[in-house]
Amino acid sequence: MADVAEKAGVSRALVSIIFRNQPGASEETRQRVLRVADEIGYRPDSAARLLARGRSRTLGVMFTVHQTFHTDLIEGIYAEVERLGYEVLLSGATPGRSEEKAVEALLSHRCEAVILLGSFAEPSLLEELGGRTVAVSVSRRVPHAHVDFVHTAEGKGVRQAMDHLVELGHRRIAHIDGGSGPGSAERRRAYRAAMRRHGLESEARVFPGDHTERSGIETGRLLLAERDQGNPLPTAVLAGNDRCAMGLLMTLTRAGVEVPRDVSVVGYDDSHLSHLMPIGLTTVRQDAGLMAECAVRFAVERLEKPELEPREAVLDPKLVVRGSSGPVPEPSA
Amino acid sequence: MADVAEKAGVSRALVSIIFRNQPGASEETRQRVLRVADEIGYRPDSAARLLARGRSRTLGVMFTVHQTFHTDLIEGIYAEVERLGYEVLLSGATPGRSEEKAVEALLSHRCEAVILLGSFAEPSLLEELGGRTVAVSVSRRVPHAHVDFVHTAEGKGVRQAMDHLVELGHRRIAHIDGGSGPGSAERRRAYRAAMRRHGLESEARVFPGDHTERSGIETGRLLLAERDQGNPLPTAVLAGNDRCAMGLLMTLTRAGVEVPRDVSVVGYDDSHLSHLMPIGLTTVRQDAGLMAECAVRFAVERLEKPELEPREAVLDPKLVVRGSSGPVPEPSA
DNA sequence: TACTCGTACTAGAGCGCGCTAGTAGAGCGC
DNA sequence: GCGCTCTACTAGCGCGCTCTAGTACGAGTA
Repeated sequence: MADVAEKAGVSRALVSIIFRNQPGASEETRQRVLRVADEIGYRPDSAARLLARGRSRTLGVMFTVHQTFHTDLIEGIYAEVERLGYEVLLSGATPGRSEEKAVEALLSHRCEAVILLGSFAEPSLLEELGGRTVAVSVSRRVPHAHVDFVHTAEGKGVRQAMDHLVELGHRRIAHIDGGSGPGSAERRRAYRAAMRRHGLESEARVFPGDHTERSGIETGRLLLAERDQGNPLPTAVLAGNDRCAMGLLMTLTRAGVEVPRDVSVVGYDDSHLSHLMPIGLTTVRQDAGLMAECAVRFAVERLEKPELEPREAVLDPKLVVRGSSGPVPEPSA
Repeated sequence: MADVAEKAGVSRALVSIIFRNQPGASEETRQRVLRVADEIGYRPDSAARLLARGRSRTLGVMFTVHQTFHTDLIEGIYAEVERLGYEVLLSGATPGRSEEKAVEALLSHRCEAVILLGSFAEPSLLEELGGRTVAVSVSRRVPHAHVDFVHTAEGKGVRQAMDHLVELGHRRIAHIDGGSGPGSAERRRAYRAAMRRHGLESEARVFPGDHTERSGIETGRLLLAERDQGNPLPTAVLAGNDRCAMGLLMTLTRAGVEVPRDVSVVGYDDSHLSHLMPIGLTTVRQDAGLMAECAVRFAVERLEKPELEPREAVLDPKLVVRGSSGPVPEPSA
C-alpha cells in the first residue's frame, strides 16, 4: 500500500480512501491510484483491514460437508450476504473434524456472527455460542439458547406427507428417525401424532436412524429380513430426510421390492437429489433459498441492533408428490 | 491478551509464548495463564496473528458448491492439512459467484496457497494465479501455467471403461462430453481413441454436455426423441461424470428404458452418489482421499521450498463395475 | 569471587491497514 | 481584504498479535 502511495505520489491514507470507495478523492487521482495498484499487483489485505477496523463484516457458516441440502443453503447464503455487503467464511464439519472445531475456526477468524447449518452438536455448544456471539441455527432447534432459529414447520410438513399417504390408502406406515439430526424430534412427534389422528396408533413404528444414506440402507435390510421371517413390509415409509429415503429406496429396489408398487417412500428436504432417482422422490420441500435469506438477515439485523432478541422464522414446507409414492398395494394372495 | 497478562501478573509476550506452545515458560506459569485466559474467555485473534507473523499457514480451497465429488475431496483436504499443521479456508463458487471472485476472497484472506478443485475457469485465470502464488489444480489441466496438477490418468480410466463395454459386446457406444469441465478433453480423446482401437470409429458419437445432471437428462431426452424417429438407441453410454450419468439414468428409466438391459451406462468419479442408484452405477473411481492428500502436499512442499518447480501427480483410476452396465441387448425383433 | 550458561521472563518495534483530526488551497460573498 | 465553506489530501495513532533483542537470576564451573 505504501508502494502504491509512493508510486502514485499520494499518501497512504488516500490510497486507503480509494480502496474503500469512500468520497474524498478526485476522480483523476482515483483512476491513477487504481492503475498503479494494478500494475504493482497490490491487493488489500483483509487480515490487516479486519484488524484495523473493529468490524470484520464477515459471517461464518458452519456446514456438514456431505449434506447436500447444505450446499443448496450455501448458495443462497452467498447471494444474500453479498447483497448486504458482508463476507462469508465457510467451515466444514466432517467425520474427522468436529462441529466445535469448525466453529472455533470461524470465531478465531473474527466472524461477527455464525450461521450453523443443521447442527448436530450438543445443545450446550449452541448455548455457549449464543452467549458469546450472534448465532443463527438453521433447522436445529435449541430451546433455551440465545440463538436465532430458522426452520420449516416440520410438523406441518410431516402432516402433509402423512395425509397424502393415508389418502392413498396406507395404514402400515413406518418412520425412520433422524436421530439427533436437526428437526428429527419434531418430525418424529408429528409422525406419531398423525398416526394417532388417523387411528393408526397400533401400526406406528419408528426405526432408529440418522440423516445419511446408510441409515436408509440399514433399515431397508432390517425390513427385508423381517419380511423373510414372515412379517409383512410396511406399505409406506416416511424417511428422516432425502438421503435416508434414497438409501432405503436403493436397498428395496435392489431386493426386487418395487417402489411405489410394493412400498411407498417419502423423503424430507427436497434436496436437488430428490428428482434424480429414476422414479422421482416424493418429499417435503424446504425452500433453501428462503431459509438462507432469513438466516443471513437475522444475523445481520442482530449485528446492527445488538439489543434485538433472537427470533424464530418458521417457513412453510410443501409436499412435492413425485413417483415414489402411490396407492397402497393390493393384498397379495 | 493484555487483560490476561495483567490478571496473571505476566507480560503480554509471555502469554503469546504460551499460546503458541513455545518453550520459554515454566509449567507453573503456563497453567496459571491458561486458567486465567479461560476465565476471561480469551481466544487468540487469527487476524492479528496472521498480520503479525508473516505467514498465515493457511491454504485456500476453491470448490464448486454442488459438485459432490468436491465434498469428498474437501474431507480429505481437512485431514491432511491438519496433519501438516496448516489451516484451511473454503470458498465456494456458485452460479452467482464466479470462480474468480471465490479465489480473490481466498487471496485477500492471506492464504499462502490456493487449491482449485476442478476449476472451469479460463486458462488465463490459472496462469495469472500461478504467477502470483502457489497454486494447485485438481483435475483441471492448464498446459503452460505455473501450477501443480493432480489428476487421475483420465485416458486409462476411459480405456478401462471402454474395454469393459466392448467385452460385454457393445459396439454402439456413445459419449456425453463434459464441455469445459476438468478432464473432459482427455476423456473425449480417450473415448475416440478407444473406439478407433476397437474398430468402431464409425459408431463413435459425442454429445455435447457438461458435468451436471441436467446434461445427462437432456442427452437422454435427445436419444429418446431419436429413437421415436426410428434411430436405435446406443447400447451403451459413457457419461462425462457421475452426475451426468445419473441424469441420463433417470431419464431413460423413467421412459421405460431399462438399464442395463436396454442400455448400459457408465459414469466417472465414483462420487458417493454412485452406489446410491438402485442398480448401482458402474463408474471409474478416482481416489478422492489420495488426490486431496497429493494436492495439499504439493502446496505445502512448494511453500516450504519456493524454488521447487510445480509437479504433476497422476493417480491410477479404477473401474468399479456395478449394476448399470451389462451385456449388449439381444437384437429385438 | 568472577565467569559463563541456561531458564524465565520483558520491552518494544512492527505487521498493513482504517480512522480521526487535521491542513492547504480554491471559491465565494461581503 | 477577511472569514467562511468545501474539496482534496495528509500525519500518525492504534488494532492484537509475533518476534527480536534484550534483562534478571540462580546454578554450575574455574
